Amino acid sequence: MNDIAKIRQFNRTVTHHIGALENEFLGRERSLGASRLLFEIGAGAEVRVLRERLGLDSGYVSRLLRTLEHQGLVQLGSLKEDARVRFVSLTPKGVKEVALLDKLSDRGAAAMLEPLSEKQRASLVESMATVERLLRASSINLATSDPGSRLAQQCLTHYYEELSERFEMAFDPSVSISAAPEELRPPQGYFVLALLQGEAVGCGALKCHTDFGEIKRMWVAASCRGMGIGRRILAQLEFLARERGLALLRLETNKALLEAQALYKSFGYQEVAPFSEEPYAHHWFEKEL
Amino acid sequence: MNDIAKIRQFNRTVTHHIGALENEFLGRERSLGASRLLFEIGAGAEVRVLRERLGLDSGYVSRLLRTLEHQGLVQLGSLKEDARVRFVSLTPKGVKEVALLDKLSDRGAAAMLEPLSEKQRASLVESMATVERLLRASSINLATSDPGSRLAQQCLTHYYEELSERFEMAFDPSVSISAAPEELRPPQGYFVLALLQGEAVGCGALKCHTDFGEIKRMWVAASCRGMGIGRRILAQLEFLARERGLALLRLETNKALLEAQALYKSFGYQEVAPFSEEPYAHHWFEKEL
DNA sequence: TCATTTATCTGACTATAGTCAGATAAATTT
DNA sequence: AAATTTATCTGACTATAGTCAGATAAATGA
Repeated sequence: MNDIAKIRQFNRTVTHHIGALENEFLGRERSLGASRLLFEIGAGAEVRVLRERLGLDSGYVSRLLRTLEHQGLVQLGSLKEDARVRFVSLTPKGVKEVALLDKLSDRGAAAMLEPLSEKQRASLVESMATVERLLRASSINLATSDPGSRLAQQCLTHYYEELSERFEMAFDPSVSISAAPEELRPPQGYFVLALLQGEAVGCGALKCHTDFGEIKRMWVAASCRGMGIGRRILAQLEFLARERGLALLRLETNKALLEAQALYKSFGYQEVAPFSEEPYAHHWFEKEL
Repeated sequence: MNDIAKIRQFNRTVTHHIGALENEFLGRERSLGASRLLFEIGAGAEVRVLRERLGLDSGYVSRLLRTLEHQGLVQLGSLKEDARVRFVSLTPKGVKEVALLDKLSDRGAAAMLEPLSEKQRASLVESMATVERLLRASSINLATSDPGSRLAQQCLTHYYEELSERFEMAFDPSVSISAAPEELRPPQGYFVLALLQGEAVGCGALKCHTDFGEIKRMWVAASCRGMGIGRRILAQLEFLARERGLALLRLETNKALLEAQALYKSFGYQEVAPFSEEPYAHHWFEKEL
């Protein structure tokens, strides 16, 4: 059996088993769709985020939420900052209901393990984790995005937060060499987002100068590291740079960002003498295209 | 994250991804249910088998099949041996359609691999195979069955066929020490079946004598070996023997059946001098309960 | 200010995926 | 031969899971 056939076999078996479990343990009173939505609300969420995450029609979500509201499980309100955006949160009754669903769902998962031996269980859980990570990785796609878009801004916020955490001092983008939205928008530059089911989980930017390009804002969400996303983003930025006819790429990085340095080295970047006054940089790299 | 949480995370991710793929690549013209049914027919099948395999309502299958018939994809007939049983097979047009679905499904599976690196692909396929095997194993359940039932007879037929293949000579149950249905039915004995989604994938029997029990007809389908099914069947037979108050279990086996011997030894059976005239046996085992 | 965009809601549909209670006919048991 | 069982079919439902075309109101941009 070749790989493709194995994957298809996997798909058949797994959907069958999980579907059976879900029907048995959830989907009792409420429809499966409503249960999933209830789960996804968690500590409260914007409706537009839920919609995107579950990939559902706006009208459909609206109706599902109203049903849940009538059952007294959720309450709907609007954001103060933007009254168009609806925000759902669980009522105390809803919290109790989610806890119950959680327990049932736990029982369903436990039923998968129950007939197996200790060794089989460990092997199952480990392989599941691998499959899950890789499926997530395979569903991530890259998109060139406007650096001012909501998703891009979210990414950059996370990026700055993380730099502040990992650097010895707080990170202040205004002190750092600039990479403002207008510099990362064609034709001055490019901003690449990595999207996982509508959520931004990584980014990277290329700032084009006349005779070289600068790689900026490389970031991957902690939950998605080790999936090769950084590699994909960097490859895409290099592709864009080549397309622009740039012959040289430069970047600078902080000593705390070891994974980033490993990535650059594996892509053939050579460490060079400092070529900028970037206050947060300890290492400077170059690569000829 | 504990094992249960990991399993739930897996379930969420995987159903989401596979569902998306199926919708994209199949379910185009035809409903997903009809596509699955079409797939399952393969080289032709009894309707009752399809129904059980897919876990569908009789009326529902009937209607789905009629739709496929109207589309000229399948033809329905009855078995000669039993005119109640309907038999579906694909028309030439149906064969072509299945081939097309196959291709689309292949493309869907390939789309999962496509964004991954070589290493990731190998790891994904391997882990998928493990998960699949173990999920199948975990959904197998044991049932005490009548040795004359259709499923039991199917098992025994496979068992005899396999013995004939693996022994140096053909296996003829009438020459072997008897284990006829009436001897394996309570109170004289027990017949245990391992069921995987309504299909029998293993069996084992206990023949009770006044002062000892005999383990007979231990068999596991080739497709399901290494899942611990033999262990589970043997454990169940030992449980039944203990419940009957039997203090000793005996069994004999052929030298070609190495896995079986390993199983018995791992359960604490000791090889003893021949205690029977079984012509197909080379090894005799005993265990005190 | 006016046009456009965004987020949501509503009403009117449709398709899918069933369920359930008989009816029917062949096979099997008594 | 009559009663029961088995495999299927049919008609009449129901629930789920959407889709799609506007309508509405807030926010944003020109």
